[in-house]
Amino acid sequence: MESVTAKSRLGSRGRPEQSRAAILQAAVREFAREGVAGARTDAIARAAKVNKALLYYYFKDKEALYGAVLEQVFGGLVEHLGEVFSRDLPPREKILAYAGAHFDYVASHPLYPRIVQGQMMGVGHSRTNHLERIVQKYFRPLFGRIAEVLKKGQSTGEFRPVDPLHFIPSMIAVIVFYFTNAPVMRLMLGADPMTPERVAARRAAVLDLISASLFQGSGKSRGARP
Amino acid sequence: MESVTAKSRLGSRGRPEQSRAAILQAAVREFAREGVAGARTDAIARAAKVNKALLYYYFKDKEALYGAVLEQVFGGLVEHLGEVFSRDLPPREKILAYAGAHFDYVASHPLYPRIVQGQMMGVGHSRTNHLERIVQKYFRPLFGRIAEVLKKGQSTGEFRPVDPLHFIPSMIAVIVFYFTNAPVMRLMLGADPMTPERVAARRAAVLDLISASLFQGSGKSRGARP
DNA sequence: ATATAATCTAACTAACCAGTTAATTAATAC
DNA sequence: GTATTAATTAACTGGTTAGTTAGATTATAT
Repeated sequence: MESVTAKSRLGSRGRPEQSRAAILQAAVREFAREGVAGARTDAIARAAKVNKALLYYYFKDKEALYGAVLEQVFGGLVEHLGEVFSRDLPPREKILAYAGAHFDYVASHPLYPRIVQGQMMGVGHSRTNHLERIVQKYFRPLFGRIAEVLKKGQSTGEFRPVDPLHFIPSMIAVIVFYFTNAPVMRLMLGADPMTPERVAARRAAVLDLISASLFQGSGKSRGARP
Repeated sequence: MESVTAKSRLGSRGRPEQSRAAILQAAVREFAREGVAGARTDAIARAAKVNKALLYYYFKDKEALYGAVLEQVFGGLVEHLGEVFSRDLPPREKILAYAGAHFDYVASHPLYPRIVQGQMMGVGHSRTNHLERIVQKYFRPLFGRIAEVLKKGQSTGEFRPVDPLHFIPSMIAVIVFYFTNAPVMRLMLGADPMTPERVAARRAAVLDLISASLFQGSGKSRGARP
């Protein structure tokens, strides 16, 4: 019978979870930069300072590695957002808190929205249906919680009667667009769009747009002169 | 001395511009579906019912073919939108006419936004700088014209004092999002998001959001009950 | 008719790239 | 200290894929 030490870490050399993490991080970069099809496993291994065979030791294949990257990205997002929804806030503040938190998450992980967008577009519609899994596991619950807040705000009459099925995607679009399209923004601005000042300006513009398009007494909030 | 018939179509077999067009169309499909890196030249040739070598007869390489696809997509868009801006309309109507036209263009060419998005994200940041060309040639002028309308509407006080640099990208984000993310929308809806009814509903939601977020007396327009 | 040039193709090639193999190193158990 | 097993690697393999070559076909001009 096996003398199981429960957390068998027998014969381990180096730092296993450290290697795994390095691979994952390198994979995030490579997938974000090059897309699923464009990503090169050799490049990931090189960036992670690890032999390529090690990728296949920790992950079944490129597709599975991509799946792990998606889990990290979406898992991180919903974890970050979960806190917001657990707070007890009136609808107006809750929507703005959600939008702000979503914005802050993508702003502090600039590579993520590119991965998300690639997946959402369903590029390369792989056999392994990541998309369906992601939608079920992460999107539906998130969607449901936002919809709840919208319903509540509408029942009190403080929100305009927008259709959540359209308003939620629109919000996400506005939140995320600046980052997925950072290369274009760079060219349009003729400067780095990711400086704290510019990101802050974008954040204000996003929250202003959401406020104006959702709240009934629209003369309020930001930017508009009294 | 050459007996130049000016439009030399000497020795031409088959239908040359027909072949070229078939290749381009097939390339649009393939690039939209698979992305730049994922697109297979063999697949394009097969879909165009043409020998692969013909791709390289008409286009220098895969990259140049991609460039031609981009020209078709963006050229078509600005041509379609040009008409709107030449019309003499008051700011409110002009913004809505623009947004509606942009929406209708992407709705009637569902593959295009995927190509646009891929390019905007700068995936595979190719040596040939398509992105810079596209921004200069198509985006800046379009941007300028929309900004003009915004300025005008703001001067009369009928528009909220939004920053065009942020408001325009936000508009585009909302217009395009539904189509770039059609695979997700399909899963969220549990049904085909591209039926005329659903597209019309999305269109109304988009125009409503733009109206509410831009127009001062926001109680107006669509969706809101009187 | 025949030369000329435009259009098109079958078959090939060289590079690339995901995934494998077989062996090596080292931490732990005994 | 040595057997065992986890962690890691150098080198290889085979299928794929962008791009080429050398020629075939045909419309037109003369």
